[in-house]
Amino acid sequence: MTGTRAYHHGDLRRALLAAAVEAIEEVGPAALSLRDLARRAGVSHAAPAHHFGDKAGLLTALAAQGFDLLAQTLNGAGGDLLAAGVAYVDFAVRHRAHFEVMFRPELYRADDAELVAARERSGAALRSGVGGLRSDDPGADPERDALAAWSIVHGFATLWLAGALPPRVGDDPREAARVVVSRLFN
Amino acid sequence: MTGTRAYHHGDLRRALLAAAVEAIEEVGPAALSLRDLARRAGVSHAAPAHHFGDKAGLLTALAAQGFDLLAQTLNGAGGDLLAAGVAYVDFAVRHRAHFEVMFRPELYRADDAELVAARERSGAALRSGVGGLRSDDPGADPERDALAAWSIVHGFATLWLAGALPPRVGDDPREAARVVVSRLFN
DNA sequence: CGGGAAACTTGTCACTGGCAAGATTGCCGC
DNA sequence: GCGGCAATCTTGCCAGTGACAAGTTTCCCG
Repeated sequence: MTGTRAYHHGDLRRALLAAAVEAIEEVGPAALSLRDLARRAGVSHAAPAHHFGDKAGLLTALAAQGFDLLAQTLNGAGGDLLAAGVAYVDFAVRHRAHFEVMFRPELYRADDAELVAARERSGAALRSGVGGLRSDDPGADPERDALAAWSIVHGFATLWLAGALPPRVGDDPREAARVVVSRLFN
Repeated sequence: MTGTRAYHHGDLRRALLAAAVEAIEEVGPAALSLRDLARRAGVSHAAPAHHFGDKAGLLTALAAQGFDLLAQTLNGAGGDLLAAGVAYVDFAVRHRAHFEVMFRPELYRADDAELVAARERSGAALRSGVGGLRSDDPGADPERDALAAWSIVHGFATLWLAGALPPRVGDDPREAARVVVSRLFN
């Protein structure tokens, strides 16, 4: 699906998504303008509508791409839960634009088929990462552990991106995330 | 400060902030329209500018109000860290509009004096809540514990608001938060 | 009661998203 | 090779928005 080959512009769909990433990193998803994306890509103001229908369509595609990237990232992090957690935070920082759109479902069509599939892939990757948790404890609750792990990495990533963390946390998100997440497995 | 007494409209500044809360809960902060707020309050489209200057000014006031509310909420939760964590999540759910704006600094003026003061108040409340953590452990790291606690409650709240959590978590955010947060103090 | 300031209105402009209609280009079958 | 067709993109338009300027109403204080 979505395989759009070269045509007039070259690869406008891809170019628009790339421009969207750039623009969102500069001004945030709220201030995103389709016309600005068109200008960045050197096409007319109505060109984006042809590929994505409307703004929500473009952000839907961006979110789907993001969930896909996240799934790949988590799968590539190995079975170690700590490594997966650090990879999650690292993904949020390195793909800030994608991450910010992904978890703001009011911006896109959350029931889009392609997006649902990609989200399911990243959900599976997340669960498989948590599945590697030691479960020999008598009072272990895998469901609770999974939610706790997801919450702590997601919260840390969100606070980092919002610039809400105190300066003394440092400027290396991977190292800072490793310290905080490891608290979960003292 | 900010004490605007009754005048023509009655209390337009307050009415506009209340309308903003309502509108954000309906359509999210990105789709917020000053003109829509003016219509809701029954005033002309330029009236909001007089009280807040521009859109960022209004959201700055809303964020400051939110940090103030959060500080009160946390201070009212008692010294128990678990109770404070549950209160944090409960605040996010009950004051969704405030919460969503507070942690999106690109929407407002993060260096506004009143806002900085309110944020500092909520930061102090947060730290005092974490201060109640047992520190008799030899390897205890209060800074790390504070970050971990903040991250897990913030992440859980954010995921809850985004509708990203699986249905089996239930529909009671307080109870669900209690289960997840307690994982930090096994 | 007079005058000045605060609160609000009216009018305007540039910009945006979305739609409709048209122009251009690539491509496929014959 | 070429006729036609569909995909791609452009031009033109409209309503809605944020911001600003200028004017009007209302309040308040001496």
